[in-house]
Amino acid sequence: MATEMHRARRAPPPTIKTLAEMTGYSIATISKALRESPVVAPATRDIIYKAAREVGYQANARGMALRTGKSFQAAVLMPVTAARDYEWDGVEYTQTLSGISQALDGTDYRMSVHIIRDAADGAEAARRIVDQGLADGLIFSGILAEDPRIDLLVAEQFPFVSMGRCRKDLAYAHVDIDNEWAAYAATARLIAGGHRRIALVNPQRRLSYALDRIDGFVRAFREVGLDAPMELIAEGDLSTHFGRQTVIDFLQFDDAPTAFVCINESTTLGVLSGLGALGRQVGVDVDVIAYDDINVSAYFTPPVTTFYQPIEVLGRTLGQFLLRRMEGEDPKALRQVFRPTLIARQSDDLGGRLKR
Amino acid sequence: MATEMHRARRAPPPTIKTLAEMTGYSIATISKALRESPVVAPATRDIIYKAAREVGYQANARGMALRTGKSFQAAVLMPVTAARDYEWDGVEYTQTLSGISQALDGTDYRMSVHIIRDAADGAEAARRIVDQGLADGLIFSGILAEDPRIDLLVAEQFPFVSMGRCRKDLAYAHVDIDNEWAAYAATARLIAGGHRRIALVNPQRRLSYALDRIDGFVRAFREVGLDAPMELIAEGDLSTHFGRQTVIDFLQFDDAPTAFVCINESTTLGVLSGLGALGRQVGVDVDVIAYDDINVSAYFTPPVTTFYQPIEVLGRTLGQFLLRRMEGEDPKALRQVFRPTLIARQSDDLGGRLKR
DNA sequence: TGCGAGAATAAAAACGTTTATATTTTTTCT
DNA sequence: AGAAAAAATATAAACGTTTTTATTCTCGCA
Repeated sequence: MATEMHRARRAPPPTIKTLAEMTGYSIATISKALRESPVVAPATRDIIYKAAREVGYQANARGMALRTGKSFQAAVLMPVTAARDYEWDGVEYTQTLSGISQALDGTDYRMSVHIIRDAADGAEAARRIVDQGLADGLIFSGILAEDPRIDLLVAEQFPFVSMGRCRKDLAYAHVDIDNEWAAYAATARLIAGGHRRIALVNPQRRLSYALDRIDGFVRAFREVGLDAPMELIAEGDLSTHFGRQTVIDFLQFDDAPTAFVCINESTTLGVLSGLGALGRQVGVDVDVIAYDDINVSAYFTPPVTTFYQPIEVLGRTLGQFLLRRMEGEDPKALRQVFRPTLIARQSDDLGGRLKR
Repeated sequence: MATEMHRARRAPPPTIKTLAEMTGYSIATISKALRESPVVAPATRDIIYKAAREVGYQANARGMALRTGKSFQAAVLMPVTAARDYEWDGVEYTQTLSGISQALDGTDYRMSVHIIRDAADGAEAARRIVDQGLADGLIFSGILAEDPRIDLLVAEQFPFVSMGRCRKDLAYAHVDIDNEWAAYAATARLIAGGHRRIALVNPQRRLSYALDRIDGFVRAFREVGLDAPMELIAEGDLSTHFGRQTVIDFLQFDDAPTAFVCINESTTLGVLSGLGALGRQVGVDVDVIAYDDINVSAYFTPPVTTFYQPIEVLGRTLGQFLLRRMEGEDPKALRQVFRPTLIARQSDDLGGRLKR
């Protein structure tokens, strides 16, 4: 008997049945009252609420889930590129998750995170989530120019919000950054500063926003009647190592670039690291413009000019849109493209030496 | 009728009942066969498995959850300090999550992430997870010297693994880094390099590992017969801003430190930023030793000496331990303390000028 | 041949909800 | 007052499992 003592099972949590016994109403009435159904009389509703509060009733998520077929989960696909061993990577995702979770706060939805290692993995995860009903809605990023996940989810009418847009003309909810504009503005600023040999450190072309950035890059040159130096577009993963290697490679050219436009904070750090290794000074030998979504560029030495868009805000919007989408709102109404703000921390004209 | 066309409901997924109809066995037998119960005849088990494969049967998680009372969720508390606006922070958590999810891969468990903003928030989240049965197991970090979550979960016998140890002597599963040793070794290295005024950039003292680090810091001095400069222990959040501000503050002292030992990569970046702003050069005016769990210090300019322990490995261990703990394994068997490796990227003796 | 034991399978209940349908109570109107 | 309509509540079934208990079948053996 002493052996049974030590695990003193806690009293089973109150169920709808407990409330039925307490109040004398049937479980159906209890359920309807708690769902705020208009068919139950206000007076009884009050009685039931009081009882619920008294015993600290919490609807059992498993029971609800089984009956309604919903999971009350908002799934997020979180990419972790296994690029090199434990590379600094995807660091902005904590902020994204934070934003999403803020939006979900106070609702019945929980956030479940599915780690994906590449695009194929992501497509498979989406498939599984839909087929097995693992979640009621889905958020994902790293959108490809032709993204099978978007095709799938649109076809299945599964609620989702993508961070980024694909190149197909489909009706789906999304949040994005105006990458075309950001690349355009960065490039144009450097051109105005006198630069002509400008490198674009870019992700792989199958990523939709890689194309957006190339578009902006090209437009900036075309607008002043020049051809964009397509050979200075580096393509790779978004790692620090890639940024560093790109600098080391490009600066060996005869006609080496005098400026770098970077995709994100980790490549920027790599670029700065590469420049440091080669003994080149930012603002003197080379100019660098970064894109940053977690406000870290201010701490680089020297601080670099940055296009900044706090990604937590995007995350929050993603979450809000997903909630509305799960309520059945038209995806066409759920689209937002953010234009980052320019934070000029350098003059980006190599101290005027390039200007004529 | 045309209006009904467009949403062509997909066929409902096969259930255990479908298999019963297909094979002629009862649902009870199907269930037992799929659970590999020894009471069902091997021949019928095979038939049932074949049928299951044929229709692509997937057990409905909601049904299982309701019946068994389990949620098949492994919850992770992810801290996001809302320190300053959108600060670079908690970036290592992506790697932690990646590691945990790797361990969970191939099991029935999914990972749900709960964002917490401070310690009180974390305690509340743990409470909710236990009370509402939101998960079958829990992983969390940011352990306080006296952590209410550990007390709670031990008392409730709820399976969990903590990243870090509290200061109470309780039996619980944990994974940790040997912070005492890391701080000791870093400090000792600097002392050996001739430094005497060494600053420790540390988190708040209520965090258990802050105390561990102070212990190590003090031990290094005591070992050579010196008193540790307690006034050079900075206490704050783990943000980049904090690192930068600490440098700016400390270097105004008459008896300013000649070296900094940093908690993590983001404070290190801040320290380097502060030094850059004051025009001090690492390795010449000041030495810096970092702690790094996402391998980013190699890219700082200049690269700094680092204690490195890839946090993804910790994450994987956390996940493995949690699985075993949820199986009922004794928590005393589930403890591991990692000792980071020293990566010496500088001589850390200010070019020998400090040595006598 | 028939009995009992053991093996294999089936039936039924349960987990906690929601919801369609049925029943009771109250209100309204003539 | 009584019938019809409306409002309020109750009953019962269902969601997909697992598990306890019951039933049937097979086989060895007297």
